Amino acid sequence: MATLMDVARAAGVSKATASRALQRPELVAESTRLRVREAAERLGFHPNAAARALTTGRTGMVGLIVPTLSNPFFAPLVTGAQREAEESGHHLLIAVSEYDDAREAALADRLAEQADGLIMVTPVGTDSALRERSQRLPLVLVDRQVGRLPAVVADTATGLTQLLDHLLDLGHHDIAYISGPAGSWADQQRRAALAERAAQAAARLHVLGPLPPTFDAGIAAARDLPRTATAVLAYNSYLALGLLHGLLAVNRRVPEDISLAAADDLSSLRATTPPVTALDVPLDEVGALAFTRLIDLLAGRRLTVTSHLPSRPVIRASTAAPVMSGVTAVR
Amino acid sequence: MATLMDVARAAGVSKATASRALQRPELVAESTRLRVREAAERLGFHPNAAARALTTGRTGMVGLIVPTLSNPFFAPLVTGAQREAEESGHHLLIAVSEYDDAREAALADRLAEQADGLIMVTPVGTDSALRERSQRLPLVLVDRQVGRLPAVVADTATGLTQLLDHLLDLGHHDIAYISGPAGSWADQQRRAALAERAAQAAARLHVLGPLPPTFDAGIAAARDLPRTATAVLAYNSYLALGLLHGLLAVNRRVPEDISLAAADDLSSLRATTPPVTALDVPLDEVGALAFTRLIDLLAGRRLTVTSHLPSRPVIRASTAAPVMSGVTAVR
DNA sequence: ATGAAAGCGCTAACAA
DNA sequence: TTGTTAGCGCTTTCAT
Repeated sequence: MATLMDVARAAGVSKATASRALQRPELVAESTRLRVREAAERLGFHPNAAARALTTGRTGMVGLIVPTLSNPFFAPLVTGAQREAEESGHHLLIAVSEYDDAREAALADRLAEQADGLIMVTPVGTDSALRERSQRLPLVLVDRQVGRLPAVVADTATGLTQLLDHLLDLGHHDIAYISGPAGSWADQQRRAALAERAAQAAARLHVLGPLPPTFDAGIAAARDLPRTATAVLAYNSYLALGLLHGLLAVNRRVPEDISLAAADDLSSLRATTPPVTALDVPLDEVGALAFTRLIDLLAGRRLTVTSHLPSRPVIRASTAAPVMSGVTAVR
Repeated sequence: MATLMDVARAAGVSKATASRALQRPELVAESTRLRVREAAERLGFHPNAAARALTTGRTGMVGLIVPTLSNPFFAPLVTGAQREAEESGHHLLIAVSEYDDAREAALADRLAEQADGLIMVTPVGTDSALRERSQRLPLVLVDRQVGRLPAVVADTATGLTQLLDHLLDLGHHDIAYISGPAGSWADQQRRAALAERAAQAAARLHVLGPLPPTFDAGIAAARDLPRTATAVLAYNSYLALGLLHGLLAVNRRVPEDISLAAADDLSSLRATTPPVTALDVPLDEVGALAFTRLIDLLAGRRLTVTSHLPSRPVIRASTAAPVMSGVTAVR
């Protein structure tokens, strides 16, 4: 590997000048700059990252902790962050916490040693741990708000109320919400927003759960649904897929007998029979924004505290007006 | 941040001894070792990764390049590799090539600067580029074989022939294979294995494609299926999901009119109506093994050239015996 | 078993 | 505008 010294020698300048020509070209005469660059090119010079990190105190790496990659929900988040990372010449260190608090803490500690900053998607776990970590290291939270810590959240709570509005417009007034993981920040937000909206509209809202956000839990939930409910909102796509299956198993047709909608929008939701009404969440933007916010933090800027990104209902065939049922039909 | 010097001072020894006590305990007297360790603990000492990388020439990081994260197919691969990485005290640098050759090359170059070695999942792209890269940097290939380069492959070709056998056993003898992306190594393997097996069994095999491995391509493929085929094998789950949908649209019922099976096994395949017969691929093991093989490489060991991991058919309701059709039924 | 000292490759004062 | 010099924190000879 060619070192800076080699380049300097080849260009007939000192190490310092070579370094400047490459990193801070404005500090160097045009002719030398060209000479140095040419030499660097010719020798295939790449600055040694470790050496640079040692002198500057910056590694050029950013850690990203996600709960899982198996839920394709997180893929666009990672991809979005990655895209920004590349553009700003950073590397992304990705770690998977598997929804495990202890693991997450350990990973964060390890990453903190290597990275300039951290992006954490941490739906569960305590606030205080995050507060403390934020003291020691630039930190951006995703889909979670803790005090005034910098955060980027996809506004699925508002999105869900829009989905609720859609159901209300169709004529539903007895609706179930299948809630997500116990202790989930996002779920609490969603539940609260839905409860408020339902109260305003004088509609009945059953809350089931908390439930693990899985296909199987959805199947089980289908059996526990109050018989009066004519529509159901699910915390996420997996629960919705399970519900779709489970409802079929207990002979309730979607949307004839019951309408179904979900909070995030996995691509498979459009491939089901019927396709499921859902909430499109701009996860790639969330990831990208979280990254740029972190860069801002690293640069000492500190703008908005929490950025909200809107989510958007996508109406499909799984939601329809309720059919007049039993008592009502007799009237 | 406490440095090694701080620890040495606190323990009343030299930097060298402190370093040894921490990294090569066997070279140090028990009593000093304890003293140093205690001091390190007390000061919360963490060795500076950059400094260590600078002296040792090792970064402790391994790069992993995958084509995408949006296909949940790759998630277990990443998770498996990650798990091994943690265990051996390495970090994983993940990069997404988005099936783009140029991008992949650029990412690999960048990672090569930071990482001790590279794991590449690179279904398309030229062999020579990989050969060359392998000269410069320890490299393990996943799901692809190039000459004698170290590789870990999930044996989906054999798995698919087992799926084919299953169809033959059911009585099918006119079968379509919907092939995957143009130039895909895995697809070539699968096609060849299927063709050979079909020939042995004197069965008819139609090959459609190459096709992008997407839901939409599956829908389209359903229309182009030869009418004589009583069963169809798909390159992956997305194509299978699309086929399932598309077949319904052209009024062919699964499995009554046509059987359907796919080469990988996304969880959503068990949630469809009917659930789809598929191939369970141990991706997490593939990822983990690729990582340990890379560690072996880094340690100068070089054992088997390519490791094959078996995949396993999972029979579900989408495959059944063909119904006697037209001519045959009349006999 | 321990210490002294060199050096990994780079950047950043400071001088010139 | 350019060069000299001093580290950054660690590991590793080479002595002792």
